Amino acid sequence: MYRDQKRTVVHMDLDTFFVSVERLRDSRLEGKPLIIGGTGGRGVVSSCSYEARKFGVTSAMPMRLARRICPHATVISGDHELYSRYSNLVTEVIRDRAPVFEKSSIDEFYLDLSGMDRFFGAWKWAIELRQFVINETGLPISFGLSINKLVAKVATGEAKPNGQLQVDPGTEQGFLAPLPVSRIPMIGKKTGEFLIQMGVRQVLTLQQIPREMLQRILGKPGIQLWNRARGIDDSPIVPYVERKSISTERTFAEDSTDIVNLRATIAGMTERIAFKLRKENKMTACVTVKIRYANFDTETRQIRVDYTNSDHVLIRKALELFDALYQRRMRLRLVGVRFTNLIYGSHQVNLFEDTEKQIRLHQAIDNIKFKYGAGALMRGTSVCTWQKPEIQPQNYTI
DNA sequence: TCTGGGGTCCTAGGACCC
DNA sequence: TCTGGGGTCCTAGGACCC
Repeated sequence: MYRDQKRTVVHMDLDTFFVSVERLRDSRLEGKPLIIGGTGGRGVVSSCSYEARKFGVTSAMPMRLARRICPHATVISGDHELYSRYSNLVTEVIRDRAPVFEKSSIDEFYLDLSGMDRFFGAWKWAIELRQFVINETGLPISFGLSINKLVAKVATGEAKPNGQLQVDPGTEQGFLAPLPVSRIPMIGKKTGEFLIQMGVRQVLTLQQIPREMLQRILGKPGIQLWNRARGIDDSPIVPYVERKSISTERTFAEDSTDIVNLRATIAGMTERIAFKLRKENKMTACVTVKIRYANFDTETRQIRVDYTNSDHVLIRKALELFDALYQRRMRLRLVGVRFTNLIYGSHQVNLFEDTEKQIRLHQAIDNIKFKYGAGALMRGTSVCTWQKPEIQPQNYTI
């Protein structure tokens, strides 16, 4: 493709995805305020219906607050496996028809239609694809069409719910101008508040700030912002995104200082994601442990390791990191474990540490986990004595 | 209103090497 | 003996996204 040739990009986004799936499962939920998210005392909203939004409910809002301002809403904790299955269904419909596409999240896709005639090709084609998705999955979906990913995504946002919108080439800046700055991807809470403090609410105002000034105030991201305000974006559609990390975290119902149980939790979490690693045929070279104190102070510690996916190495490293991290004798509200620097590969037999018997034992355990799920077998050290029976692993220990 | 869990990307400083 | 400069790797923290 020539550098100066305009591209044609479509962004597609399933409308209130989790909510829509729940409504397929139970049509009585249609037309009613519905909130999906953590139902424990410390949960937050992960998705909510437009009926709930009318009352001020937004995603990432503490569930407690959401319930207060919308007390008649139906609240459910959600089923991520089901959502993944529907997401895959939509992906298949798109894969069957689109030449090049990127799946950028569980409910979002970018399609590169460069080369197709924009009006009587791409636009019509995208409308048909959208109808295919709706017909074959029953899920509402919206799309935006433009010359790049940025403007296409903003256009989708304006097309929602259940709509479609094209931004004619050359009109990007004018399209963005009347919108609030928060519509621009990369302007989150912090940047948004900062801009408002500067008196910048509308993209138009942002467009009027000289490039040099934005750079002086915000550094490198300032230049990004200047470009985005004008609808400039040359990021490519990336066909396949390799996973870069595997992680898990857990916020306790009550803050804890119980070292024995904290360590057992870390060990159990490490074991769970190490299994995931092996299931995907991968190894990690970096382990990170995260803790969050009751006052929300958050600390992490990471360490390089030789590529491995074996439980005993990773658990040992994770516990060492935790011991080094947890110095203030203050209550903890969260612990987390993450693996990064992933590569494909399977366990290299360590002749000095692994006896043949041990290796066979590990393989036997994984076979059981593959068959019956990761919770079927846990090490004795990973089973927390204080877990409630209903969330306890299925009571087999070795 | 006290703030989930899974991710990605960026930055800054220090160590280390040549 | 008061101290270069570039490159690269590693660690910790933070912003952002869905």
